[in-house]
Amino acid sequence: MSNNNDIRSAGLKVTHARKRILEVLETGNESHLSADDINRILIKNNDEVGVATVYRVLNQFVDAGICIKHNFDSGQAVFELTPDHHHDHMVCMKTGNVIEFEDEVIEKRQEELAKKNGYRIVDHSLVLFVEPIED
Amino acid sequence: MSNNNDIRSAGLKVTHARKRILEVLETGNESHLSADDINRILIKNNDEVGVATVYRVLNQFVDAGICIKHNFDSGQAVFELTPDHHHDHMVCMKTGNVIEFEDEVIEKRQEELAKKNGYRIVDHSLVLFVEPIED
DNA sequence: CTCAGTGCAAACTATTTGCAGATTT
DNA sequence: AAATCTGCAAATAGTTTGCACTGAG
Repeated sequence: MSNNNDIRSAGLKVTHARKRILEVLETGNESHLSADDINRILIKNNDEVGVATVYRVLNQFVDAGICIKHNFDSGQAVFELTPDHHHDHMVCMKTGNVIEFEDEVIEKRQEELAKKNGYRIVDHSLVLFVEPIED
Repeated sequence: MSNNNDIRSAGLKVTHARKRILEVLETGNESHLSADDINRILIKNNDEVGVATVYRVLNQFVDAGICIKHNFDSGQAVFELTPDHHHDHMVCMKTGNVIEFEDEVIEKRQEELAKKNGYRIVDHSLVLFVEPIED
């Protein structure tokens, strides 16, 4: 029931819709889901709550820090549970596969570059669009 | 008249709309413009061509490699002339200011990470969302 | 019981497309 | 003249919002 605590401690009521959406985020094999993906999964599970609610809840989750939102590229935003440690993404253009990675060197370098310009990093987004080497 | 050649060599006819849009991209003090920004500027210049045309032409320019499109963040995509050498972006959350930067170390690191995973980088996007240090 | 949450449908924003008339080559 | 291009308005995709009803605390 750790889920429910996450929801509760965000000052949100523990409702059916929120529990189910959080479950989908926790359970899926694919950890980067669009609002529509989530809606579709809920329908398949006979737990439909409507797109409006999915969007509303996801945004509340983002505000609460429960999940984060990525605007990788084309069209839809995707959401993932806030990871324990930060990571970046590689998106395969062939398969759509998303690979997570982290790299100390890049992270540190970014901080330095921001500071050099008089800024502090609030957030950042690094996405590599890649293709399998053999093509 | 190098503009016109850019357009022509992309296999596109050199039309009023295309010339004006290319001019705006070349001239503006702000080099990262949304379709709407461009439309607004064209209206101000009494060169309105309509949003549909702006979008269509921008997409053709992107396909032709004349400009590139960024999905920085919220809402609208922004376009800039294809730069001579690649660079990444820092977006100030306070002022909306866009700072360009480049860093060899990060670039090299990205290649290595992709290769390590069996991929080749087709493209990448690195955006730092920053705030001025004093707040 | 009260206030937050839901779900529908309608609204909105960014972008694309069909089509008839205008332009470029 | 032929083929491409334009610009309007209508269509589409993704997301948000108003509102009357429902459900959590």
